[in-house]
Amino acid sequence: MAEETAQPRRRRVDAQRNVDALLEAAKAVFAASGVDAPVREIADRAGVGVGTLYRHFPERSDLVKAVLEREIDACADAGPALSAEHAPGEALVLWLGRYTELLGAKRGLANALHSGEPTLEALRAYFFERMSPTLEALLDAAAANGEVRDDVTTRDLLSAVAKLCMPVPGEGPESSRRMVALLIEGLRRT
Amino acid sequence: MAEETAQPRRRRVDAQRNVDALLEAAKAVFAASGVDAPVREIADRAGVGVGTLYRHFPERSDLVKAVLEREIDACADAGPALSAEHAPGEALVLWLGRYTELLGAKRGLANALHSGEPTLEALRAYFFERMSPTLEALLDAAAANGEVRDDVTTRDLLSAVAKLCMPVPGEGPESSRRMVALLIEGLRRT
DNA sequence: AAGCATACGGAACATTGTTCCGGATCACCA
DNA sequence: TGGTGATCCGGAACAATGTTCCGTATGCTT
Repeated sequence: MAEETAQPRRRRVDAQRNVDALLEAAKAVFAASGVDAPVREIADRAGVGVGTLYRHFPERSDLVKAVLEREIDACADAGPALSAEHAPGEALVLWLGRYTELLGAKRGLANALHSGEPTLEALRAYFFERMSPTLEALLDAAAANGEVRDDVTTRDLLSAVAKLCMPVPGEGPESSRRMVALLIEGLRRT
Repeated sequence: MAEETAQPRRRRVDAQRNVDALLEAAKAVFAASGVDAPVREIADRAGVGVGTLYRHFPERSDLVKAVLEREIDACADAGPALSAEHAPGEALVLWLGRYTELLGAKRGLANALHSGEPTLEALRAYFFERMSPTLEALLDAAAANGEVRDDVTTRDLLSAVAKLCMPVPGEGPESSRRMVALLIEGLRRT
């Protein structure tokens, strides 16, 4: 039981090598040119043909998703730890800071969430599916503790902060941070 | 001095007719399909060829700009009136409501402001250039009156509300309104 | 009515996402 | 080890869309 004992053959090593190269290339290209970068550019950088890219990632969005999934998971999973080590209100604010940071650092993420393209719907769904339980717990705890209003929904808050973190030419991440801080002020119990 | 007395001849009447048809078609198409709608669709609806469209609007963004300019102006110009008839803090909140409404109603506007496309840079610039003085006056007055914090910049606030109004599949304008309301709570003097 | 600048239409080009398939490559079995 | 078939690869080709170009048509002025 050392390896997976599924019935189909093992994935060919060259295929795995290509998948890795593609992920690395995509990560670099997305960071440099945003998630709207041409598929061909990624394929070229990885040294494979576009056919190969599409074999492993049937849609562009699958590639975007694969690149960002790990970071999304890490952020979502950071909630419980913060919750265990801080007071409810503080944990909430700290996590929102972490969340803001994620969206600010991954230039593509905020854009991908708001791009109207239907092909990125899957990423959007994954993102909210993953983040919702985390924020829900933090928000409920803080509200129960009387530190924040109890009439704000998890979804609204996740969405609001994500929107405030959208990169716009001429604005830096500091701007996002200030706006998120303002929103958090509004969240505090009146 | 009844007409413009510029030196070049008057614009041909058929040309003017086409410009009008294009603007009307674009308005309808943008409302129905968003600002990303294909240029050809607009040309077809207006009953002209794409060449004609490009003759009058050298870039897609020029068409977008032309369609939205009037509404932007109306919103920006609404500030002074509100300021004259209400207390500073109230005028500010009322105008932000108007601003939110504009962004919510014109489905394309919020998207256009945040689309990374460089060709829409001109629209973005016009938008902020037009809105800034209005909000600046309202914000200064309210801050001077002690009703809101004085450490929030005009640009941050304009930008924040515009972002919160970005349409996302699965969310309606009510969501935007709730998030803007939360932000305004944060704006109030603590 | 003639002459000409202006304007028109749509074919054609460039870019980009996606599909397809003939041929190369690898994993398993004997 | 060598054969064989499934897996995988590359890139040409297709579709959608922004933009350019130019031969032709049309309205304005004289």
